[in-house]
Formats: sequence, structure tokens, C-alpha cells
Amino acid sequence: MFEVFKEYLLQHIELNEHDFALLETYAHPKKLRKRQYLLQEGDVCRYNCFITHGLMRMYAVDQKGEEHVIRFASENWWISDRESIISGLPSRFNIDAIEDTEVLLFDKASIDLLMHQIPSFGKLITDMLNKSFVTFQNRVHESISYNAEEKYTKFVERYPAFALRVPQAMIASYLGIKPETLSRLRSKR
Amino acid sequence: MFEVFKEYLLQHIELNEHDFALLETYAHPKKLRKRQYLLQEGDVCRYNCFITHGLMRMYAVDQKGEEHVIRFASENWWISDRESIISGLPSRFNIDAIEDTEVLLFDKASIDLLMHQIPSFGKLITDMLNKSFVTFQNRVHESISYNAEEKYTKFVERYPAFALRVPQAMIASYLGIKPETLSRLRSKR
DNA sequence: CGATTCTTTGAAAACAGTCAATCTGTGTGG
DNA sequence: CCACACAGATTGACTGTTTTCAAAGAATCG
Repeated sequence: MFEVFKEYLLQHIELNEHDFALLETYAHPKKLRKRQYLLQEGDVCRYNCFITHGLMRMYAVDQKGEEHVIRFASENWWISDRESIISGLPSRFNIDAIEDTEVLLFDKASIDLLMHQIPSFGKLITDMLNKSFVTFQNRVHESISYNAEEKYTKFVERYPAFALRVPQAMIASYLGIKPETLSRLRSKR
Repeated sequence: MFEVFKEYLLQHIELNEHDFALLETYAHPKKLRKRQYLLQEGDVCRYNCFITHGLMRMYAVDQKGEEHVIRFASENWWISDRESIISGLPSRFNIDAIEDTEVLLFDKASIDLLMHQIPSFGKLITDMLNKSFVTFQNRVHESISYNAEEKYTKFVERYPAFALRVPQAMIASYLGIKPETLSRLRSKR
């Protein structure tokens, strides 16, 4: 489990054995079964979560009880409610497992300490935040610029793995359209 | 012009006169007339831009020549194409002034240097990135969860000043709807 | 298998977009 | 100061897309 994380780190930065040992000290492994919550609306998000295996989603539930998927995340991605971690306020979002999933959890204090102790790890985390920012900015761009069909096409191009692994209704939710609409635009080619 | 920036800094962090002097050294003031570009599609974005007076927008233009507003920014906000600054690649976006505007420009090297020399300024910039991230995440959330009328209502609640200062057609573009549609949903109350 | 969940399909209604014309307010040049 | 031009906003009639509700058909899991 930690091996996957080690691989991930090696692909981005250079670390010695001492750094790895330190990182491992603060990593809390956890296994989640399909449908199991990592974070539930109303709770404070305490962990930055690195996914070593599996697939998760972050979503909000509106007044009508409908779910709206904010993002998906699979192996070698981070997921958490940044807003809640930073502010210490209850989250408005849920995070749960779409498949059986294995993660490494790092609480806020650990991340701060590790970023400080291992500057290259700090840079990695900052780069990750920058990338996430750009990803969301692009998502906003696509969301306001394209119609349902174009959004779906772009989603499949960008995330072919998600298109296969995620139930269609959740993809529809992610795109901001109804499952019936997605089914229909898929069927006409 | 720098005074506005100084006020902004004082509201967030504590700095001594030496820090202010250093910041001022690297701040390049610039005046933009209404409709003037700060960044044009295809150019590399070289500056982080702090707005001291006025109002700007960042937008993309699609194949049909239609503009899609990614974000607005006014006094005491930062604007730039982060993706282009970081990567050094040409920007897909335009940034221009909606009103006559005054800004302070900081190139990438200056920001890096200042963040390093003045840790509290570094924290401010990081906090700003975190805030921007959360803002875009929330925008995605609203964009996939609400219909045209709800999006407009929330926009007015969140940005009452923009609702007054920005032409309606640009607000429509920001919300991902047509100007006629916005006009119509405004007129029924 | 049987039960549950996910997907597809149909018909009608609601919503948003298109195109064209008109209206409004602003600012400019004569 | 007026007349005009121009950009922005509104309105109408129509088209097209997406949602809604309901039912039936697959697929998956214990």
C-alpha cells in the first residue's frame, strides 16, 4: 500500500530513505468498501487522502435529495475537502468509495510538518494544488461553453478510465445533466 | 496606487517598512483603458496582476467566435492565467479591462523571490491560491446543480457589485446562458 | 435465482436558444 | 445643444434541447 505512494513520489521528486521513513510514519493506511464514506456532510474533513487503489467521488446533495458529483479520483490522486480542512468548518460535501478502495490518510498537522521537513514534498503538494486549481478552472470553462454532448465527449477523451469504471448516472451528475439525457445522447452513435 | 496594495497587505498580514519597500520595488504599476487587453490569447502570461482600481474579466473565445467569461476581478483581487505563467505556454484566455483600471504587475520571478524573502507574503499568496481553488470548486458545484434562474440569483447574492458594474451580456456569458435568456428571467420579477 | 440497482425508451412539458426587430440610454461630432 | 450612431437590453415567434414521469429492459450481486 505504501509502495504505491512511494512510486508516486519517485515519479515526481527525489527522496532519500530517511524521507520515505518519515512519510511512512505519518501515513495512515485505510481500506474502504464500495459505498463506504470517507467524509460525510456535516463532519469536519480532517485528512488529506492519497488513493493507492480504487476509485472515489466527492459530491454534494441538494434540497431535493439529488446528488451532484464535484469530482472523481482514483489511484495516485489526492482527495479531500480543502475548504473544510483549512477552515475547520463542517463540510458540505460527501466523499465515498465507488469501488473497494485503499488510501493513505495524512492529517493537516502531518502535512504541514512534512511539507516543512521535506521541502521537495512541500513543492509537490503546492504543485498538486496548482494543478487542481487549473483543472477546476478548465472544468468551469467547459461547463459554460459546451452543450451536453460536447461535455460528454470531452469527458471521455480526458478521463477514458472513468468513463469505463464509473456508473453512467454518476457521470451524468458530474456533467450536470440527467441520466436519461446521457443515455439518449450515447445511443445516437 | 501602491497605497491600495499596502492597505490590502495590512489587512491580511503584518509587514515592516523594509518589506513594503521590497514589495514596491518589484511592483510595476500600469493603467488600462476600458477594453484594453492585459493578456491576449496566444501570448504567454508573464505577470501576476493585482487590481488597485477598476474591473477586469478573463475569458475564452470558442470556434464560433463566442466569448465565455471565466471570471471577473475588481479592486483588491489578483488575476492572471496561472496555467500559462507556470508552464510558460501560450494562454488560451484573454484578460481585459471592463472599466478603466489600474493594476500592479509582478512577474513570476519577482513573486517567487518575494515569497521567499517575506514568508508572510508567501503565506498570503498560498492562501489566495487556496481561496481561488475553493471559489472555482464552488462554481463547478453551482454550475452543475442549478438552473439558469438559480445561478443568476446566487451570482447577484455573492457578487452584488459585479451585478451592477458588469454589462448583462457578460454576466450571462459567465453563467453559461444567452443574454436573451438572462433578460427574460430578470423581467419576470 | 431473486432482488436490487442501473440503463434504456417513450411521450409530454418545461426550459433555453435562435433570429430578427425594436427600444433605450450614452456619448460624440457637427 | 442637437442629431446621430452605437452598444446594450428587451421582446416576439419559433425551434431545438433537456427534463420529467412512467414503465420496461439489462446487468449485477448475494
